[in-house]
Amino acid sequence: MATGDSTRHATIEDVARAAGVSRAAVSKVLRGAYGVSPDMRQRVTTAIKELGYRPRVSARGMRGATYTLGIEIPDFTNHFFAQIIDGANAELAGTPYQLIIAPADPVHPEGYRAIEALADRQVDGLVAVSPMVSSAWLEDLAPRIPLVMLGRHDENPQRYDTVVGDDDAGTQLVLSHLLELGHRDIVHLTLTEDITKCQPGTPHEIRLRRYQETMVEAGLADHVRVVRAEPGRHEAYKAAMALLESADRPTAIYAAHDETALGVLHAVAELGLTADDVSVVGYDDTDIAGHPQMSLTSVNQSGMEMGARAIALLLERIAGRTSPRRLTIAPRLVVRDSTAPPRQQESSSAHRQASTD
Amino acid sequence: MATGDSTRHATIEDVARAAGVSRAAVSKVLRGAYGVSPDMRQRVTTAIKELGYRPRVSARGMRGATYTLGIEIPDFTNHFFAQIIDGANAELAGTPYQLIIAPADPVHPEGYRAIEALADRQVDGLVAVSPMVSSAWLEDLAPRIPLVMLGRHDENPQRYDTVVGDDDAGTQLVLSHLLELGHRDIVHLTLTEDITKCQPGTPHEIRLRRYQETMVEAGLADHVRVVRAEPGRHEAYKAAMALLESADRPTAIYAAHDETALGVLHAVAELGLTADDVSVVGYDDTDIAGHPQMSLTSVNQSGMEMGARAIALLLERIAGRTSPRRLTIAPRLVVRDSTAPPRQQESSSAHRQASTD
DNA sequence: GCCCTCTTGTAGATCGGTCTACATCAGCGT
DNA sequence: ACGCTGATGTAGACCGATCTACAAGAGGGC
Repeated sequence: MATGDSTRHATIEDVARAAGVSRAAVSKVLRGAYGVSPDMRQRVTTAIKELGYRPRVSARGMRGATYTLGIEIPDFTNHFFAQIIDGANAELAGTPYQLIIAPADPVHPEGYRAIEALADRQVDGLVAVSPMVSSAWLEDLAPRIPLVMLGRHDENPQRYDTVVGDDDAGTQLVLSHLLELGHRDIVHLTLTEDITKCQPGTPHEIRLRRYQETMVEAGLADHVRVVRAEPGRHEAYKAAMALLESADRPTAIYAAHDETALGVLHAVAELGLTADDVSVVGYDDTDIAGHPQMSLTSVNQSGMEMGARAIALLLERIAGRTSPRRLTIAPRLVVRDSTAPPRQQESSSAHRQASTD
Repeated sequence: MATGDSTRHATIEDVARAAGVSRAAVSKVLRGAYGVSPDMRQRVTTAIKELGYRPRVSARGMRGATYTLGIEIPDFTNHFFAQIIDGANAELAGTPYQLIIAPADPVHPEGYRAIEALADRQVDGLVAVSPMVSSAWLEDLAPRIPLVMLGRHDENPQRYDTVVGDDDAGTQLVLSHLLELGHRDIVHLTLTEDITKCQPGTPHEIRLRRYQETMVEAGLADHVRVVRAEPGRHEAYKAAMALLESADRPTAIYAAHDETALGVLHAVAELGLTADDVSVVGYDDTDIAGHPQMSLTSVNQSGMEMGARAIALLLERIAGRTSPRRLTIAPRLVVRDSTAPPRQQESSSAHRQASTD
């Protein structure tokens, strides 16, 4: 029946025959190579259009480039990563490159498998967001394929580039804000240890360390309090519920990122609490954070820009650069309604001044 | 210098030499083909591990399968699509297939380019969410590559499968709910015409038509009111602002999908209105809709399930099925706080009966 | 007229796998 | 002893591009 064998994919051979030239000639036209007369180009172009010919990337990949760049992303439900892809994709508009994205295996979320999958597919360059893979492994991979890593604070990567947010400065902004508001009982809600500790210098680990240091510097060493939760909004919600219903409820929670912060806000809302009871700060300034019904104070580090910059670096590498580069995106605290001065809780008489802003 | 030439990628030839067998033998082991003695398998496996050999997908693709499935997605910032990918990826866990995702070109969002890009890369199967490409074009593509389309209500696709939500029933649920609450001034906020009209039977077009029909059936023909906005939350917000500040503000807005609904809620909140002033309903039941601070009434059609089902159909096709199949996901209305009975309007030039049932 | 260069096009090797066809060999029934 | 069968392994064509090396012809300077 309709096996479609008649519609078999045209090859470069078919085009050559139709145009009355050699395969090599067609290849030249395709690649815009030197040594093509206007006449021949015309004939070949016509034949290509007539046959609906499209070169197969697999065949190209055997010798030349695939004109494909890959991005490995650990989690699609996190909007921050979606922004990164958006930025990358926008940067690629107008170039001959096509972006493909490989999601990390849900069973092995470290990212090795997805990165290898992209490398196996001969992408011309690779961007990855994988805090958990070892830098030695990356150094080993990099000579075979141009590589840009996002969010890795590796000491001195020799063969790959990095684009990072300044998690140190971002955390500083968060804590300055909370301390200025008058908070002392500030909890840091971060992710489970195996995620922050697998490799040194993950964004979450830096945020954690900086939180601890800043608290100590502010003379609040005895107020340092770290709570850990599995990834995901729901896990954050559960952890926050436990925290907020405990005897010594903190007045502020610095969440590892917006995903976590949204879980915290969920708990806050469900318990009928407000920002006057507990302030919440996130990280990433996901678009939903700016929604007036959410109004989450958060650190913006522009995922769009990170994605775009990563692609720019990658294109440089593909063009020949070999010296490693690091780009740091400056963070910016966006203050919204989820943070407020702590309620006066010492004396019962004093009510805090109604300070609306 | 460290050109990394020493770390050159090992080929099947290298493995064969190291194991003292032929290339064909190694290939057999790789594919788990028939005719391999335990002894040879052992030697080959050892050599593979020793050399860190990984087969190149490009080379495989020249003759055999690439073990790659592709998904084309128009927009990453929409969480519903992220859920689809998540579902697809989960379904693929444990199979030898790797999922890769191609985002639509921001300049040409119809999806032709991204779909072609995946086809060019010899994926073994393809899932796409492209309401705007022509079905004739898909029929032409399908014989060359197993194809499953999401959200297409095409009449009788011959060579590809479809997975759809029942947009008709979903819209029915929405309007029944609003009408039962006592609403009559129900506006439908949908997308610009070129998106809903490019191909007949897009989800948004069906939702629109069903809205119109149901209003007429309910005797509210003169209350039919359709507003259109460009895609994106911000455009929806602007349209909603104009609508809510107009003289005859509706009591309810049925938004084309959650992305739009969030823009509406933004406007509602910014104007200091509540669900008592204007009810809002979305579509997709994006995870943020369930957040207590958003609490958006929405139609759930489980993106996770759609993604998973699409992959399941695709695997069937790859296994040999050629008869087309259609799967319909039943929608489910999730009622939350964004909908409420309309406020009793005391006196207006428009005199209508307060029909509280 | 001769050599030299530049342009245009082609032949054929090559990339790294898969797959078909076939050779080899052991065991086995008659 | 003799084919027959089934298991195991190999040789070599093949997939569809790119890329190198080279041939043919056109013009140009002396």
